[in-house]
Amino acid sequence: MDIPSKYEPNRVENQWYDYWMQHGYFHSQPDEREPYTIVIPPPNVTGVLHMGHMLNNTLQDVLIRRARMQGKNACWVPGTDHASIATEAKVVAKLKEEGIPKDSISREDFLEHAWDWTHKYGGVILQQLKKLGCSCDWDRTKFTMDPDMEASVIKVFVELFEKGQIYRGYRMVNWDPEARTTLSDEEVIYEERQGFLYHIAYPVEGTGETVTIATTRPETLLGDTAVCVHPEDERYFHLHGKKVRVPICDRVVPVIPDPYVTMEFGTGCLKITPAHDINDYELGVKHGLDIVDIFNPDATLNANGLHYEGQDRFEARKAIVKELEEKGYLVKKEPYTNNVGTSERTRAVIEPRLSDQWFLRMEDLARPALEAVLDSGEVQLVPSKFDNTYRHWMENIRDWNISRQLWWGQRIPAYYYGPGKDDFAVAETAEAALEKARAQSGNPKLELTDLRQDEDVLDTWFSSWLWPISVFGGILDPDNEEVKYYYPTTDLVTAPDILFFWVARMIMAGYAFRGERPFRTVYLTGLVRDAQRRKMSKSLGNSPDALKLIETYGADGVRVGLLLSAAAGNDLLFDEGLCQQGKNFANKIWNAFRLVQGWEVADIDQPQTAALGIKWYQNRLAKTLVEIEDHYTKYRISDALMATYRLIWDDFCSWLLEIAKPAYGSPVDRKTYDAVIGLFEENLKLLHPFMPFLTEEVWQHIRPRTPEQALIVAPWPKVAGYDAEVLEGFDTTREVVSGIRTIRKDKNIPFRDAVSLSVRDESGLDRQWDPIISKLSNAPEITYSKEAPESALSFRVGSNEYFIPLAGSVDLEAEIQKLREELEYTRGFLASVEKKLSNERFVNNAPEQVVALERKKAADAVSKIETLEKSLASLQ
RNA sequence: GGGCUCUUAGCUCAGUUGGUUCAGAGCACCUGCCUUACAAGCAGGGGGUCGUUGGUUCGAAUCCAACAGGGCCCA
Repeated sequence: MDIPSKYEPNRVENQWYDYWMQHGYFHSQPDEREPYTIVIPPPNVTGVLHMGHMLNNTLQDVLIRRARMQGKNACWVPGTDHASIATEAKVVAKLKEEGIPKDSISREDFLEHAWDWTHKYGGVILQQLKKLGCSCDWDRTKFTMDPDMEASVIKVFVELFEKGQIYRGYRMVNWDPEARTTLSDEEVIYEERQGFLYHIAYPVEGTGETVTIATTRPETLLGDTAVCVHPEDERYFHLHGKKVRVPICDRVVPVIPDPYVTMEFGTGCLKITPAHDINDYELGVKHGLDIVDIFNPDATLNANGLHYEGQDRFEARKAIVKELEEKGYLVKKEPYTNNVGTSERTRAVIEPRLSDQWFLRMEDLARPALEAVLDSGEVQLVPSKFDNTYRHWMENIRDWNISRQLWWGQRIPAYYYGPGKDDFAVAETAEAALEKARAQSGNPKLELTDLRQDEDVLDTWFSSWLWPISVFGGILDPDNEEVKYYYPTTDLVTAPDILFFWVARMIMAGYAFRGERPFRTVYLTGLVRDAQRRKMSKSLGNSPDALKLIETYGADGVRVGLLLSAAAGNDLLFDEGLCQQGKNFANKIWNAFRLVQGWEVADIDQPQTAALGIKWYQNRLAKTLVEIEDHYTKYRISDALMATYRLIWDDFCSWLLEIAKPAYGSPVDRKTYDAVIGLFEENLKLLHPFMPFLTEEVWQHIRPRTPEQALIVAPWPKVAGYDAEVLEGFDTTREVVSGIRTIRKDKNIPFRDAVSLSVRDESGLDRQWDPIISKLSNAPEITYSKEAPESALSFRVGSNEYFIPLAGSVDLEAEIQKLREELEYTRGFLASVEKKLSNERFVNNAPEQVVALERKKAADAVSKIETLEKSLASLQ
């Protein structure tokens, strides 16, 4: 046999991937079959594969491969998104390294650099997915900045604007001073930071006294336009209607009463800085306060910062505290932990900032999306525990800030023609905007050169929320054949941390632009964590190199390793040992194949053992298939894998192959050989979605196949009935074999020494299984007798007793002890069952089946007790 | 601070509308085996008061309440 004894994944994986690609199995086009569609959650175009992607995409590949084998028209659309902030940050950093500051080059030049970067690093991640075995339809690969995708985004923006759902507003936004852009609420991460609570005295005008406020941000006092106290706070009654002077800038501001203030917190007196705090801003609007903005876009102080102009906010804080101290305004400073918003992308501390931004009204969009998940169930979240999280977010939804002060992305199609804030027209092209502008302004002499396009781009999620529609051209051409066929898609697999960013918004877009759900089921995976439960991240350096893992364990090994502990929605503690387990499993199957492949086949009679073993395994397979189908239906992919794993390793390899194996040096009969090969093939089919490479390799080794006969398109096994009696008979057989093995082990009897087995049959055993017992336990003779043999070791299966006579080596006392223990346990068990049965309320209230079951338990226990008593009596 | 969720073997997790000999699986662990597919293997074995305390029920890992301790989301 020239097949190596170890499976070598690296040798075959590329070869089979090429084969699959060559024959176009991954490609889908509309036909009369039922479609099964998945759109990939588009990774960042310049990203690299990490563990989360591997898990996520392995799950998608499992689903898509199974669907393909089920004869559905399986279509998995791959692609990437442009990741506005992340990519722009990378390009800015690269330019900086080359000594080119971003503000020294034009928008056009910058975009050229960004495209260069995208072309250089873009799509690496898609190549990595191929290594993992992902069977995406690569002909359909999409990028959110492709011309048609971009056109879809712009079209949607214009439509929503015309419907009045997009508006421009001067609002407090989350400003990332490092990226110099606004962020949506979802992109802000709150972190506990150790800081100080500063107590600062503000002189009250016209009196000699001061009032003390407490703040964590003393530098913002330069922007203060009021001081606020609780209207019912007796301590401050005398201040109502008074004015105070803000230290350093000497601005005179009013004292306003408002119940917003928490009397117990700090001094009960709050400084109000409408330009730099969302709550202060709202108070400012309510009380008609002035707004004094003290920051530049990079969070250095502007001219309102007086002599601190140009200083960074944190340096200015120190300096201002020092000045306050020197001038006697600082009353005290106490340590204080506060929650600070930071940028998800740059980690910079968010600065609340007032600016003009574009917003999308969410209320109308959210309603159908909420109903789809929580009422009609048209979209199902798996696991359903996410329903509540989803509800909470959707019911408290706020308008979506969709503009970003960046260059990399779709530029907002708003064209300004005049100095006023509302002097703009929104249209898909500049030409169209010009017409509108002429009409709006009443000035027919406007020319293209008079128009200035808005400088901002759209949030990346404003592209991704259209993804399930736009990848099929459904925005630009809503009636095209593709979108009609593939939309709504079937399953979406993604991580729960983008449930709001992306999933919820896709559901909204689905109903808004197609009047239909975008997908049927959302499978939310867990987050991949390391053994210490830390989230895997680049900064921690605790994420293993994906490609190196594949090299070490094989793609199949890694896939199995990831899936083994990946119950939906549960975080997965990644452990390389699991990949090793996957690799071992691959090797196990490989060796099972080597065994069968190495058999010499002859036209001889089929032994009874083999016939029976095969009959059992057929039933076993049928039953397991039912379980597997159930697991898939419930998206319990790791359970489906485990059921397959045990079927193949335990039932097929450890039992069936041992039963069917011919004696050493002897050939196998053709009937057995053909049946075992056939069953092996069924196993490979079930395993293919999990371990595509290994299974295809073995499949093609078994016999030559045409491209139509490749495993990747082989028909998925059909669920069939099974004979429970056969399975029960084998279970008993298995227990008997184990019993004999245990005795052999206890008494150090090697397998090559035959033993004889004597059975006291109390239940009317089906003796057809005896040859299998004989073969697997080297007990050539099985005799039946009502009497226990002299000097024998025994064990019991059900109410039957099995003896292995062993002259001389039997420890009588130990045997008696063992029997007594079993007897005691069984009596106790019987007592508990009888107690139940003698309880009238149980008999009357419990379902008939349950009562019948208890009766059977009692009867079985009684007969077992009889057997045990008889044996004890014969020994004593 | 508000909402949600979880706690079962050394680890990671199953356990369906309360009812099989229900206390499970995989891994890890222990013991014995180089048995002619596989030592990346085979065979056998130990291990849990189901977080705690009460309650409902004929019956609770499962339902309810309180408490203790994790986690997630939001502010």
